[in-house]
Amino acid sequence: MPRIKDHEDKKNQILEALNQCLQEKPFDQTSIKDIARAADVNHGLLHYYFKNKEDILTQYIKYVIDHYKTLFNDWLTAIEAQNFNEKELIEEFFDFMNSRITLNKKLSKVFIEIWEIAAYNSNIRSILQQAYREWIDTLSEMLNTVTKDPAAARQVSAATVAFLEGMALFSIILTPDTFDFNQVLTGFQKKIIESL
Amino acid sequence: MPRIKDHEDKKNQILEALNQCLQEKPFDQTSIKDIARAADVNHGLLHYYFKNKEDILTQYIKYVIDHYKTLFNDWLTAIEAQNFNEKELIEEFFDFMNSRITLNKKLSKVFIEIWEIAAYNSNIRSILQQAYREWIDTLSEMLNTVTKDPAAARQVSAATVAFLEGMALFSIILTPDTFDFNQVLTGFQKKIIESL
Amino acid sequence: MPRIKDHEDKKNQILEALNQCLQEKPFDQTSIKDIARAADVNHGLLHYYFKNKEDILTQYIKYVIDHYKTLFNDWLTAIEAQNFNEKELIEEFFDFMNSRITLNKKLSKVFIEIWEIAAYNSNIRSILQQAYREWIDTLSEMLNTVTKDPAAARQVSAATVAFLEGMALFSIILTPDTFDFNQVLTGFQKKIIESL
Amino acid sequence: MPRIKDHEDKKNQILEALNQCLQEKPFDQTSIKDIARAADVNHGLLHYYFKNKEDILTQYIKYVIDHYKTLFNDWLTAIEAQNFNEKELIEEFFDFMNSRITLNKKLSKVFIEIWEIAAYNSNIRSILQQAYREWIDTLSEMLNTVTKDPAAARQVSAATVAFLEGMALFSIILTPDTFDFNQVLTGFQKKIIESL
DNA sequence: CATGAATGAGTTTTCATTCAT
DNA sequence: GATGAATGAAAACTCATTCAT
Repeated sequence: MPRIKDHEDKKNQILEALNQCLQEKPFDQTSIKDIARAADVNHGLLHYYFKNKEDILTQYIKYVIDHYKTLFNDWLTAIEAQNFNEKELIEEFFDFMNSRITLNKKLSKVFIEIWEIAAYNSNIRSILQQAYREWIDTLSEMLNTVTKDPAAARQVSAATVAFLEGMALFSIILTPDTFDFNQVLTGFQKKIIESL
Repeated sequence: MPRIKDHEDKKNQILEALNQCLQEKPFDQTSIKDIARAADVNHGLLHYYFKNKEDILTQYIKYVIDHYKTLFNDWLTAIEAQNFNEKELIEEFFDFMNSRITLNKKLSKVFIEIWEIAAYNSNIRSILQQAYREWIDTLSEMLNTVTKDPAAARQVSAATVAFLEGMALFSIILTPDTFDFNQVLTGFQKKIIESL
Repeated sequence: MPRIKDHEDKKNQILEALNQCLQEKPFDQTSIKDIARAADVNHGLLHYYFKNKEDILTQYIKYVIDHYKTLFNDWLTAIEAQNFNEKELIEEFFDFMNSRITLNKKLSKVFIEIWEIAAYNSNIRSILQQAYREWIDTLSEMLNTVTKDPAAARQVSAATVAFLEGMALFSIILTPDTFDFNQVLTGFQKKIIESL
Repeated sequence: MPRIKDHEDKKNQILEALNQCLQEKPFDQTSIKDIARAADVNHGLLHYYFKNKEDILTQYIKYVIDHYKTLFNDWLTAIEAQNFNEKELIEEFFDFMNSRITLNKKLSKVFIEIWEIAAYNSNIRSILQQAYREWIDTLSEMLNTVTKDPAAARQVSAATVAFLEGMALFSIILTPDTFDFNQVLTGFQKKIIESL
């Protein structure tokens, strides 16, 4: 058992190293030696733990998505313990999203990279699709608690997630003086809640 | 005189070739020979017309943005000739955006690539920033004609553009069965107009 | 006739341009476009006036050697008009050599380049050999006027010319603080004259 | 431990290969593949052992100079064991120089190349300057043992080294029929010794 | 498991040369 | 004569991958 754990630890160490690298350079400009250096392991080892460079990428993307799914589920468990009503829950959800996901600049940068990879690579795209579907579904269910129209809830969910991703993009591409990211996020979310 | 025109024509021919290539592969995986092949010119010529590979990219991005700015201005001129009231104008604007920009899949794919490049390259980022600023400003001015609060109009503009970019992303990443892109676009835009 | 003169003028203009370029970069790192730019002519023209890049080099080296041969002959004509005795003549010769040839830094730099080219290119080597032979012969004849041993005179000539070339090299490679080039030149030449 | 030695051995193998190549072509015309072929290693390896082509050159020049410094020191140790008087020592020194350095044609050819590189490259020039300074200093000290005037000794040293370098040049550029290199060397050196 | 030397395909770039206008 | 577009060979360099130790 510890063997497998060590093995997984080392792999995660390498995936974390890639995560670090992606703050500096896009994946295509990141060499295996770059990743090995960041992980402080010999570059030859990367070929022991991963089939090839693309395999590192695929596992990395799964790792990132899993990580944030876990983060979300942990938050959900914690939040459900508290006695929020439906509306408050949605507000809490947006708060969590804004602070931990959308305005998390390191994460947003990585996601812009993942979008691009997914746009050209159907395997990655499938993984990402699944994540977005789950995300939209989750939000949809929450909105359903405060509205009567499931179809409308789903559409608003999709639109809201699109909006959040657009904001994540802007947080990386635009300078803070263009507009106040936080204000636009919360202001618009308030309108969305009201419109339901 | 024709010399200069020929020169520009050839450059545009090469930039169009890159545009084509970017439907298949990201820029980093597109070789200069790939572009030359698509443009049906000798690869050495690319170094005659452009300083280096990055120069092709920079000029390409300027070219794409310029192209769509021209497209927009042409539409604006045409639309102003017709006697729309303010509200109708905004609706027409959204129609144009949806059909020509956001749901133009070739364009969206290219823009996902440009986002990624901009995330890592500050020169490209500056160019893109300027384009987004102008876009948000333009929409802001239109919204100002139907509302009394310029600050609110600007925030809604920013949010709307973020939403459109998120939808462009989804049109590439998600499969059409996830939700109806067009319906979500128009439905949400209707809400935005109502909320003003 | 003027045609031919124009033609020669243009060629010389190009050769002078190469001379300029060689102050910056060795010949192998100087492109035809570099030379064309320095000569302020279109690069295609260089292929009209010269067979190829090596032809420019060959003609350039002939041109440089001819130029300094002319310079020397002009000096000789001028000096012979004055009534110097044999010993004074030799001193005058050394003065001329030191100031116009050996310590002419632009020339020395070019000559280091020519040596290197000659070391690998037998055509150029032949041209250079001939020049050195003539130079040694000329000095030999002068020394013969003050000594009785022609064989010894020839050997001292050869050694002297070798010494001058070594000093030309040092004037480019060494910094002035290493030793006083001029003092070493004149001091050693005095010894040579005395030793005859 | 053997690892480091192997590594150095391989590097030296490559530097020796360059040494061989420089007998045929100047450095600028020698490709990395040429060097790899001569070293009988894969060309990619050269980029493993050296940062780039210039790095090979720099290390090569240091290697050559070091090699001949070692050669000289070994000779010095050997010669000091024998009981020569000061004058004999200087004669032995000239003998060593003539046979092992100045009239070593492979070495002289390489040095003409190094001169040229140094003329245009200040890094290389610094390395070469240092070597010439040491050489002149060494000779100067030897001459000081048989003369009373240190300043004069230093000037004669500088002149002598210049003369030797000029003779090295001539041994490559001129044909043996021009004059007897060995005779001129020894004859002139005899005069130098007498003149002290 | 770990290391680092070795391989070779592929990439960008430079440039002499040609040639139509 | 002059121009500048076009060609293609060759260069330096990168890097994923393999593999012996």
